[in-house]
Amino acid sequence: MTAPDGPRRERRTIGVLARQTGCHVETIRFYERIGLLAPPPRTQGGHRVFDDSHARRLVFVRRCRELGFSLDDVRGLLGLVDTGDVTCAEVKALTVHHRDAVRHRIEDLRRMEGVLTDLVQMCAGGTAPDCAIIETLFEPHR
Amino acid sequence: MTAPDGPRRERRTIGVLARQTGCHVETIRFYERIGLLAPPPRTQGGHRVFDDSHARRLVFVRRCRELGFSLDDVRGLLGLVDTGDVTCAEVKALTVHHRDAVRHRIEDLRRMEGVLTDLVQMCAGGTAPDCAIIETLFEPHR
DNA sequence: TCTACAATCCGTAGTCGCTACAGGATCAAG
DNA sequence: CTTGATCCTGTAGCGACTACGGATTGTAGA
Repeated sequence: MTAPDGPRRERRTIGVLARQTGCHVETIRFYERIGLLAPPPRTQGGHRVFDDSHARRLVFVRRCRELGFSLDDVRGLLGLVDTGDVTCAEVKALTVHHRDAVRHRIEDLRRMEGVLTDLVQMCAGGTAPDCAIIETLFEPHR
Repeated sequence: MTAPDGPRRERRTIGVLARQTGCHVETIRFYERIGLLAPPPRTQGGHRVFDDSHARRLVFVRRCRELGFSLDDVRGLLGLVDTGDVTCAEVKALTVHHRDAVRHRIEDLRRMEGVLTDLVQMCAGGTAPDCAIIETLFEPHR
C-alpha cells in the first residue's frame, strides 16, 4: 500500500501555474520575491515546483487584486489567514474600508467624466484654430 | 514715463506659483525637468522667476491632470497649442477618447464595488474564525 | 550692517505593481 | 543526443510624482 497521493497534491511548473491562475510567470516570481508567496521547492536543476496549496494561495492573491486590494492589503489578509487569528470582523472592516475607497474613486471619475462631456459638447469639432476646450482648460479651477 | 508694466507680468518665486496653482514646488520642478514647462529665467543666485505666462501654462497642465489626462496627453495638447496647429477636431478627438477611457474605468470599478458589497453582506462580522469573505476569495474567478 | 531663518537649489532614491529584457541553464520529446 | 520550449537570475524601466540631504540664497527684523 503505497500512498496514492491522488490529484490533491499535483505538481506543476511555474508556466502551468501561470496558465491555471491567469498570472504571468514574471508576476509569480515577483510575488515570491516580495514575500507574498512562500518559496516553493525546486528541482535539482533549480526549477520551481508548485503544488495545490501554492495554486490556492495565488488564486487568492489574484482575486484580491481583481477587486482592487493593494498588495499590502493582500499581505494583511494572508497574514490573518496564516496566523489563524482571522476573525470575520477584521476581514469585514478591511473590505468595507476598501469598498468605500472604491466608491470614492468612482465619484472622482464621475466628476471627471461630467466635465469631459461638457467640454466635448461645447466644441464644434471643426477646423477652427480657436478651440473652446483649450480656452476652458486655461481657466483656473472650476 | 517709465514703462508701468502693470500686474500683467507679475514675477513670482516657485513657492508663490505653487500656492497660486495648487501644485507642489517639487512638481513644478519635475514638470520643467521632463520638458512640460519651459525653463524660466533665474535670479543671479539661481532661483527661478516665473511670470503670468508660466502660471497660465501650469494651470492648464493642472486642469488636465485633474481631468485624468496623462502627462503625455498634456504634452500633446500643449504641442498643438504651441505650434498654433491646433484644430477643434483634434482636441475633441483626444478628449472624447479620454472620456471613453474614464467611462471604461468607472465600469471596472463599479463591478469591483458590486462584488465587494456582496462580500460585505455575506459576512456576519462576528468573532468566528471561519470567514465567508476569505472562503470566497480562495475560490477561482467569478 | 548683521543675523537668523525661511525658501530655494540640485541630485538621487523611493513609491506601486508589475513588465521587459539579457544571457544563460534545464527539461521533455523525438 | 539534439532540438526547442521553458526556466533561471538580475537589472532596468514605466508613470507621476514625493521625499530626502546638504548646500546656497533671499529677506525681514534688530
